[in-house]
Amino acid sequence: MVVRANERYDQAMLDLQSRPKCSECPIRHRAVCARCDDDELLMLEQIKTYRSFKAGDPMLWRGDGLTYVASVVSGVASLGKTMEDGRTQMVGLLFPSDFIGRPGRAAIDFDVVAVTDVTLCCFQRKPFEALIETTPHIAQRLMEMALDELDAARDWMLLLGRKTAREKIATFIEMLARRQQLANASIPQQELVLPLTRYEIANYLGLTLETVSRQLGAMKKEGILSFVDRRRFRVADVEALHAASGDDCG
Amino acid sequence: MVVRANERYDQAMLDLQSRPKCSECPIRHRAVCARCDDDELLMLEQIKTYRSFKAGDPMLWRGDGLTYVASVVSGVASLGKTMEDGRTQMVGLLFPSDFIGRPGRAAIDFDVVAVTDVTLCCFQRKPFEALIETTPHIAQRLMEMALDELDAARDWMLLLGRKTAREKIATFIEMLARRQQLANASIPQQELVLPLTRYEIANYLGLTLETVSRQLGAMKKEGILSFVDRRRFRVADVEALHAASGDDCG
DNA sequence: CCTTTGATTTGATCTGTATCAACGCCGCAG
DNA sequence: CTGCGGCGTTGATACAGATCAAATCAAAGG
Repeated sequence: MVVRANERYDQAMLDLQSRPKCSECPIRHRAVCARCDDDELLMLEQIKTYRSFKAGDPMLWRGDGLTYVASVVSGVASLGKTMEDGRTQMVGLLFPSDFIGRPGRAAIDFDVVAVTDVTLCCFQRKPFEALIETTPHIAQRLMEMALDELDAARDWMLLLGRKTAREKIATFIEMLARRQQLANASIPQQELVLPLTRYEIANYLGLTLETVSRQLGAMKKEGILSFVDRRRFRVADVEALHAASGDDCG
Repeated sequence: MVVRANERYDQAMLDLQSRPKCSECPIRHRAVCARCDDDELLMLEQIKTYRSFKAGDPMLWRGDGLTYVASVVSGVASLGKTMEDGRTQMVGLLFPSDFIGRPGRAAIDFDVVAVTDVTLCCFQRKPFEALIETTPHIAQRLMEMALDELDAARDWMLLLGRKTAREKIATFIEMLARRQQLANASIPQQELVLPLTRYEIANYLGLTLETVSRQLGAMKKEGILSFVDRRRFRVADVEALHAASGDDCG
């Protein structure tokens, strides 16, 4: 699953020490701890543990008791729902800094799966909930993140309910670019990576993998995207991509 | 818009007094104030005002500055998104006790429209936000409601992305029954009301009004639903309805 | 009672995407 | 090098639901 040797090495290091300093954490200023001051960070450091998963590993199953909540430190995870007959729909993608779990609830109503290799910063649920009570900075940030996710979910409802296959793909690529530029320093015209297989993209967009393949092919032929290989590509025509997304403004 | 004379009368009374007692409020135990004790309720009472809208009235437009946040006391409101070319998708339905607005944000990213006649219990945004800081009961309840909405949004993503027209309709009816039985005392086999037109239902389910009409017609013919008139109906076969929804378990 | 108007139903087509079916590419194990 | 298995592409066909077009119904006003 597209992981280079040095990344594997970093991974191993993280696992070994298992509890790196919060102050040096790459998601320090975007995660649930974003608003914490140094004292509060120390409290969090007491109850955190790093945990890592390989690409494809299931992380949590629907209905599981949640013993911990967590922030994604690196990698990408998916939230998915499955119907009895096997149809599935991805209902969210988690990038670094995103949060897993719900204070006050012991279970979740979807499956969480590692899409790439993933490292989590886990907090035991009970102590974390106690910390929320006494630390408004965490509670506030959590609320803010929940509301952001709600906005994102609603944008996705518009996509799923009304957009054409082409618009879905274009919107997806734009979202991906936004998230990946957030993670790295924002280099324009940067090379982007599809962390998902065609099947997973289809699953996220409410399409089939064949349709995804055809639409990506079409955009390549039109010169909107240029592929280095099947996973790595560049947005050659930002304007055209945006026009194809069906979204207004900018 | 299907409102009987006595309801209009109640409405007028509410408008006149404009600030009824919280302790007698029909949504007292389900709304954002659910966990408040008597003292906290008094604080809320200070900053609240009732406000009513007629069916079809726009309540808030996308990007509007929010001067207030509110609970729905009676009636049904919709959250909708619109694309440049006019395609629209409903991204939420608000029933009594549901909350409008986001503490910490001055704007919302969708339109809110009264579907039936609606009465809101409005709080000025600034004082309400101040109250949140000092009243954990409100902040906690708000968080809980946001997370519930997030769960509902994700269920709807599965519906929009993967369910057939028939499954969508069945799921919608089940949801409606659940919400309406919550509001009134739970009388089984109760007569239910479609608060939405065929067009609005279609808009909510990512379908067209013709498809909605055909599917409702089919379920009537199959004896799953029996209609009194175009808006009022009864679920004649709860089992069959559930089987048609595509959802698992009991 | 008649007219108007908007909501709903019903019917006839059209089309975007799913579905079914092969085939190609590429990394990996033997 | 070779065969194998997982992805990805490409083509042919089918179909659910959209679209276009009337016809029907029902409440509201004159």
